[in-house]
Amino acid sequence: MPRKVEPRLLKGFRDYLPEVMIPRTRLLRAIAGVFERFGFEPLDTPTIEYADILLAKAGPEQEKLIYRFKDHGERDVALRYELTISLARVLAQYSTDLPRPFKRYQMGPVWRADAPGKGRYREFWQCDVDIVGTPSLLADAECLAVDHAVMMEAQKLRPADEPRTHVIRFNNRKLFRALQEKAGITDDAIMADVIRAIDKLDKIGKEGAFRELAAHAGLNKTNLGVIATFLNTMIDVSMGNQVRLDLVGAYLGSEIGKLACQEIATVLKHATEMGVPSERLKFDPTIARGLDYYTGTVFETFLTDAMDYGSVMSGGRYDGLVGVFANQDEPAVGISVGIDRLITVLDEKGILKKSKSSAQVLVTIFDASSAESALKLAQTLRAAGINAELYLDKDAKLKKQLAYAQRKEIPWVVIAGPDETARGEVTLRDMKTGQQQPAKVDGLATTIQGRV
RNA sequence: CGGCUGGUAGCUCAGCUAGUUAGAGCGCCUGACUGUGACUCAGGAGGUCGCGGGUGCGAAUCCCGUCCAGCCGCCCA
Repeated sequence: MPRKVEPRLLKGFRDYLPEVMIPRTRLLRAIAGVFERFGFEPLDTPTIEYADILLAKAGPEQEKLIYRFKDHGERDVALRYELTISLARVLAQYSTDLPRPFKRYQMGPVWRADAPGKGRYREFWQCDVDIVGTPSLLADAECLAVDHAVMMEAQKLRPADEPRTHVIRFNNRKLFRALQEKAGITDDAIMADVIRAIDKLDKIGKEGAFRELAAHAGLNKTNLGVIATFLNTMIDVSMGNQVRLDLVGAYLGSEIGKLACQEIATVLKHATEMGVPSERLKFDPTIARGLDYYTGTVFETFLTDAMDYGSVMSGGRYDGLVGVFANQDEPAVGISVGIDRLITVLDEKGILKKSKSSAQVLVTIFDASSAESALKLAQTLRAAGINAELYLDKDAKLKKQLAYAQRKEIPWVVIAGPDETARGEVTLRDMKTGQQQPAKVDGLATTIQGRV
């Protein structure tokens, strides 16, 4: 006998047991439903692609995080580490076959050979929506509208006395170009460091951000002064959007600064017209988003009663995507839902609908002689669209079957012994309360449908 | 990659100044209950004490190594 293989998991990888898979799938389906309501089409692409494709826009830092290997044909391949690079490939490859703007959503696993930590895995899911091929700010606004709709859907189960609570903080990267101009920073790499420090403001606080900036070798007193003034005056979130926008516009002054403010105002206006309540939208000049491929609108979404969990959904406008694979570049704007974090937060807040079973009803088998009618009963229920599980043992005691239903948290149980059968009835047991009542076999499906 | 803490039953852990057959609670299975889960009672199954080596008459317990997990730092969204 060979030694038993030790069952175990690779570091950073997870099993999704039914208990976590059921709420997860439901949430994913609900989110996909929102995307489709806005006219986004599903897209899927391979999880493994040629390494040069997946590496096309990756920096050296990201390259290290990519699972890369040779396949049996000595081809240099890699596991995708995000979804947008494949979107870019698809757009270049089927360019003329796809309408513009091209609106797609994609949900699936990606892999990063990163050091796993709290809430960080080497295999995790991304849910992306992107609009490619239009520079219209309506697209930016629609992203905010989709964002809001997803948050409403995700928080559906909040109790009535607890209003759904989230806020979308948004900004425009052009603002930082204006800030760079005003501060007289000529080196883009240094400005990138500045943006990263500002982006961390939430995490490390104003003092921490200042300390980081002051310690930066490439920044002089004048640079720092402008940045400090900017942060000090703009950081007050209690002001209304318009007030802060006016302040920022007046301070930055320049052409690019004006353009940034104009864009922000336009996106804000359209998003409101699309039905996003204005109190959900907060113009926040400190939102920057880490990576520097963003060129315009950027935003991050938080649950206001779980701010410390960080953003559960974020996105922005970016260019230079399709250009990697095609001659002509295309403007794009998109959102990414942090599905794992979102689930964690919803669970924490007790508003994640949990379940251990797909079945709504367990059909028990009273004894061997009544098995056949139980089989038929289950069939009838299924034909009516009810998830009906049949207990798969003719000789199991009722006690055992009920214990099974309890363990799987199946809400209803159908019992049909000789007594019921003689009357053309079944007993319908509510597993939550233990109450049971007779129900006619004819029309049982409708009876159950009325309950579940 | 660096630092810290920890790995004992399915789960949470006790035992760790070395001393005969390794414990508890919860969970699981069976029965009391030949038509009914959750409560109660009785019984039962389940453990290479992470792995390897060392020191002892003797190691879950001490020493070394190693792997794994968690937290912090670094890096990264």
